[in-house]
Amino acid sequence: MGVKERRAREKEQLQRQILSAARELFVNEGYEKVSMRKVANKIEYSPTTIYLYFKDKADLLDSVCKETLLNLLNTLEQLKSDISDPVETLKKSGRAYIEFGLKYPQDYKLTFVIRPQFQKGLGLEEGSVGEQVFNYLREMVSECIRQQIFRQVDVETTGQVMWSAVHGVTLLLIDFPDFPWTEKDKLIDTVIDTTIAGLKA
Amino acid sequence: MGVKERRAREKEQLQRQILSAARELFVNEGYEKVSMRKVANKIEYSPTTIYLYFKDKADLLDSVCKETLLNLLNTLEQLKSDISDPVETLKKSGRAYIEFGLKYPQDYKLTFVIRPQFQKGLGLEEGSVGEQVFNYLREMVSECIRQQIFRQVDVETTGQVMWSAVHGVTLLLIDFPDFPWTEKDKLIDTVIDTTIAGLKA
DNA sequence: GTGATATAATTAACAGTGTTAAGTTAAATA
DNA sequence: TATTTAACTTAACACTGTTAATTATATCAC
Repeated sequence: MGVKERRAREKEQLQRQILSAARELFVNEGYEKVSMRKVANKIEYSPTTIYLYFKDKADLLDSVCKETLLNLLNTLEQLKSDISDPVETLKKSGRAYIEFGLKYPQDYKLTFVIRPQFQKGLGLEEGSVGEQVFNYLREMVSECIRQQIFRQVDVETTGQVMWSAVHGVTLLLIDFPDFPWTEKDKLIDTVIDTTIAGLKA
Repeated sequence: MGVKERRAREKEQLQRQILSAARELFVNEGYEKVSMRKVANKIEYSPTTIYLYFKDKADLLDSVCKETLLNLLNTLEQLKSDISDPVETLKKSGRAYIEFGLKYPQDYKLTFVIRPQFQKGLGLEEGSVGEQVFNYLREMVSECIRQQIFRQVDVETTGQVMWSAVHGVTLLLIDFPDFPWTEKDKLIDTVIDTTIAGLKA
């Protein structure tokens, strides 16, 4: 009775194929400029086949974003090794977050700016990958507060301030590449250092 | 020979009419969901008439954004009265900036996130309104540094850090309205205060 | 192996999109 | 009044996301 399983496997494979084709196109040409027909062409299926695997275009975007968040989470998780120096870990995490955004600018915008416009459900609900990313940040910040390095402001607010800073600089660098920014790495470091300095006791 | 002038006036009036129809639709339904036909319907002209006044849809967006930047600039300009306490003025300006974004969220996103996707020319070029907005920020920051309240980091970097923080929190609040944010005003104040604290000597 | 059944994939179509070229109307000039 | 010029519209093209109806294909029971 392995037939059903093989079929399921094949379905899953095609679903993944669609997803990676969509991601590639979204990232290279932008969500709006990619049509279902383009995605279909890339995988050599008819356009309507996609609808057997995804509800609609927004659902396709949704899945792509979920993957992106997983990648971001993995990137971050690899940094929280030593808890002895939580500030240094937080700095590293901030840098990693921003650099992730700059490395995959379209993915980042898709996830944190475009998607919210189409999918009101935000992707930060309980149990979601998005929530796990913010949980990671919470942990970092929490440790800084516990060790009394940061002011005793509540963890939530502190985390949100940190997020604002990194989110802001990431998007500005992505969206206005021609603006006369300070040298990129210096700007990133200054944003992180300034915010952390402001949070310190 | 007042005929030519009257005609020019009429043209200008229709242009403004188109613009305000477009703004209203963009703001209420989102740039992507607004069609040229919808704009045309609203002003009771045929769709192609718009093309006599604007190069294309992106150009229409461009003009809407330029207006938004002008509004933002006006809002800010009204605050720089007293230079005696530059930090307080900077705080006020930051709050005003964020609140402008939250009051007209679609306008803000249109200008600072959507537009860059379509118009590579960024709208922050020399002489543009966008540049004037950043110049305003530069002035504020510059005064803080001159009075040795801020660390002697260069004005550019300091301004960009400030911008990152306010831009970040503005967009997060707009895009993820369902996230369990700290009470809005508290978050805004904390973002501004933290950043400024981090910039201080 | 043959016929029935379920499932996967396709074709055709609908109502809508941005935009262009050609045609029409109306007003100002001579 | 006839002609020129500007403003505006109609018709069309090549697309878009998506649905319903249809065809092909592979699995099952006999």
